Formats: sequence, structure tokens, C-alpha cells
Amino acid sequence: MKISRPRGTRDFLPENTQLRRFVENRMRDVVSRWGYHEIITPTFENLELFTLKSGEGVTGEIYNFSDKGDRELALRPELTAPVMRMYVNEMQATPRPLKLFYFENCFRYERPQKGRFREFWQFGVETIGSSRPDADAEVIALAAEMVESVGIKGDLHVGHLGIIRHILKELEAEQQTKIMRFVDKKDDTGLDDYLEQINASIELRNELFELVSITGEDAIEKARQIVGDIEELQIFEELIQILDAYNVEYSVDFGIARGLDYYTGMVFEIYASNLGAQNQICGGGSYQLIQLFGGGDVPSTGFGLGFDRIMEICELEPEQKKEVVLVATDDTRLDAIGIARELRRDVPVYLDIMQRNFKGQLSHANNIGARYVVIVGKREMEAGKVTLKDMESGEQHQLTVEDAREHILKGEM
RNA sequence: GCCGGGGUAGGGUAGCGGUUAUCCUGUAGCCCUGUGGAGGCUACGAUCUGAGUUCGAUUCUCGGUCCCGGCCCCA
Repeated sequence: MKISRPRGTRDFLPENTQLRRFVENRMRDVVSRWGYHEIITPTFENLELFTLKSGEGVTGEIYNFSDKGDRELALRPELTAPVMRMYVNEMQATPRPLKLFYFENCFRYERPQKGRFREFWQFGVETIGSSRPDADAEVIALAAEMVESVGIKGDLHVGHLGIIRHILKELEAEQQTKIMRFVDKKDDTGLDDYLEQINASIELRNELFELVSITGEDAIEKARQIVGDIEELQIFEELIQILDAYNVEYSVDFGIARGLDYYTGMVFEIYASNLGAQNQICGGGSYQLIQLFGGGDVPSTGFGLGFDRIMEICELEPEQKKEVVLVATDDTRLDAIGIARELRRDVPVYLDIMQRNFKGQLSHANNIGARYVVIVGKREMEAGKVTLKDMESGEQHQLTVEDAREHILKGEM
């Protein structure tokens, strides 16, 4: 009987894995150069960690289970909450701000479709301890650079929840949430109907529609005409100035609502084309979660990148390793191991373990696309040398092991 | 949770009521025990699953499951 993969999971074959690691390392390079440090949290947590902050619908997608001690656990559906939990548990006395990143798999019980799986990878960044627009801008600029670093042209939208909330502040919390949902979905007719239903004032309606449709260079000015010179707008303006200094391309979009309610101020999203319905590759903003988990009143800003979606559209190609196949005969098999050990100091060496004959080894080298073959035969051993063969041109020379190694490293013959 | 389209060797496919289930590719080996890629030969290897209809199902019907896409959702 054949056992298949669980639904929504994937196997990554060598070629694909190599590409994934390559892309991952590109992004890792970027965050490291920005002074962020990697952390690892557990694959599973107490279920409560994830149910505490989220609303209905969300909890239904958690992979949860009880263990043999009847503890209610859950495979992490995301990493922001675990990171905040970690901060509260053991990093509260660390000098602020903290600049952290992670690259881990997450699990959600959802219907798989393009760019969406039950096990997926998230690359994320969190800064903890600064409520300044400087932190927000840095995080946005970092996200933009990471996306760019893997050759993706993303469409970055930046907004601020404080501004739309200012318009809605007279309404009940529940009504605000509903409105934000419509705004986030860009569902204007649904929004209009809802405003009608709750008897919203004409002013509010006009302001709201105007605000979410603002675009262009003078977005801040336009917003100011609608909501007045409120504090949130000043902060947002400062953020925009810093973003300009980073030389990041973006559009102001007050219609970003980010679905959930724990975001407090700045919010942003990055979209990519060619991804069907799941075109968002990155989302983030500033939030307050630490108090919820029993810590102090510490502001944070962060984002998560959907790594699998990035892989879906990423066109990078990793540099091909110059793999060398060592070909030996029966009587030189043991000598070959010694030579392999020398070469392996800096080139990947493939050694036969099938006791294939000479021809078979060469043929296999050809099949796996080896660039070079190093022949270790009786004749070579007697001369104290090896034969280096270029599989593309067929050219070959007898050289010392050291010379062969240098030729291979330089990629020449 | 809802709506479409699909599942035949490892990969790609043909057959659409009765076949030894087709072909290509792959892998292993031989022809060929110190020189790969071509060719020939041999071996390996498949009807997603369960029920029903039928003398007979890979083929038709229904359920399940998995894949692909869309809706909902998306921390």
C-alpha cells in the first residue's frame, strides 16, 4: 500500500529545494545586513496563544490537538504571536529596540489553492520597542528591499489605520470592524449598503468614500482636507518623508485595513501579479500585542512574507555547482577515496557506490550532468596523477590532484 | 463551507463496455571489463478508492479521497 502526502503539504525535490534555499538565503542576507537577528520558536504552542487575539473564523483554521497529558496544543498558524510570547517570556530586559526575524513553516487548515498550502513558509520581521515612524519606515523599506532582492517587482501600498478610525470614531466598535472589512475588500457597494443600514450620516459617508479613494502625490494634503490636521496624519506624513529618504516606491492607500483588529497605526501590503486570487505576498503594520500576552505596553512593527507565493513567481536561477564525478576502477577504488577527500575541501565530489564498471561510471556522470570527471585509474596512479576530463568538450589532461583541483575551481580546462 | 475541471507505470500519454492495457521517457543491466551522449536487446513498472449497473467496468452511475482552479476566509 502506498502512503501519500497529507493534503496541502508538499515534497520538495533536490532541484526545487536548492532554489528555495537560494531564494531564502538572498532574503536572509538582506535582513542580516539591516542588523536583524534570527530567532526560532517552537513548531507548536499552547492553543490559547492563538485564540487569545483572534476572532471567529480564524480559530477554525488552526491545526490543534491534545497531547497525552491532555494539553491543548496547536501547530503555529503564524509567527507574530509566538515571537511576542517569546519576548514577554524572556526578552523584556533586552535593550530596545529589538530587531528580529524568522523563517519558519506554519500550518493552517484551509482549502489548498494556487499559492496556498496547509504547510507553508513565512519569512517575517518584527521590531519591538519603538512607536516612532522611523521604525515603521524601516520595516517597510526592508520589506521592499527583500522583495526586490529576489527579483520581484511588487506593488507596495502604505496606509494608516488611525486616519480612517478618526472618521469612524463615533461609531460602535462592531460597526467599525464591519466597515473596515468592506474597505479592505474594496467592496464599495457592500459598504454603501451597510452605511445605509446603520444610518450613517451623509458627512461620514462622503468622508469615508473620499478618503479611501485618495491616490497620488498629494495624498496627505487631500486627506488633511477631509479629516483636518489630526495627529495621526502628522505622524503618517513623517513616515512618508522617511520612506522617501529610503527611496522606496509606494502608493498611499487609506483603504488598507488588514482584516484584523490588532493593528494600531501604519499598515502596508505588497502585491504581485500572476498569482491569481492570492496576489498578496507581504503584509504588515504596527501593533500592540505584548500587553495581551502579559507584558508591558511595548509597541511593535512587523511583517510577514509569503515565501511560497514568492517562489511561485520568482524567476531567479541559482548558480550551478560544479559537481565532479570521480571515476575509478576496481583496483584503484580505495585510492579514489583518498583523492575524493582532498578534492572535497572545496568542490562537491560524487563517488560511485554501485561498483559500476568504468564505462558505467562515465555514463552515469553524463546522466547526472557532471561538468567534470576525474579519472583515477591504474595508469594515473602509476604516474602519481589523475585525468581531468571536461564533459562538455570531451577534452582531457593528466594532472596532479592539486592542479586538477585548481582547474575545476576556475572552471577551466 | 461552497462551485467547476481532473486522477492510467517514477514523469508524459493512448484506449472510453470484452485488449496480453498503447506509445514515449525514465531507472537498472547487457551488447562494449580505460572513455559518456547514438543504436539494439532485456528487466522494472500503472488503470486513485469503495459501492452499484452489467455475463463482463480502465471505460457507465454514485460516494469518498487526492490534485488543479475559483468563491468564502486569509492572524
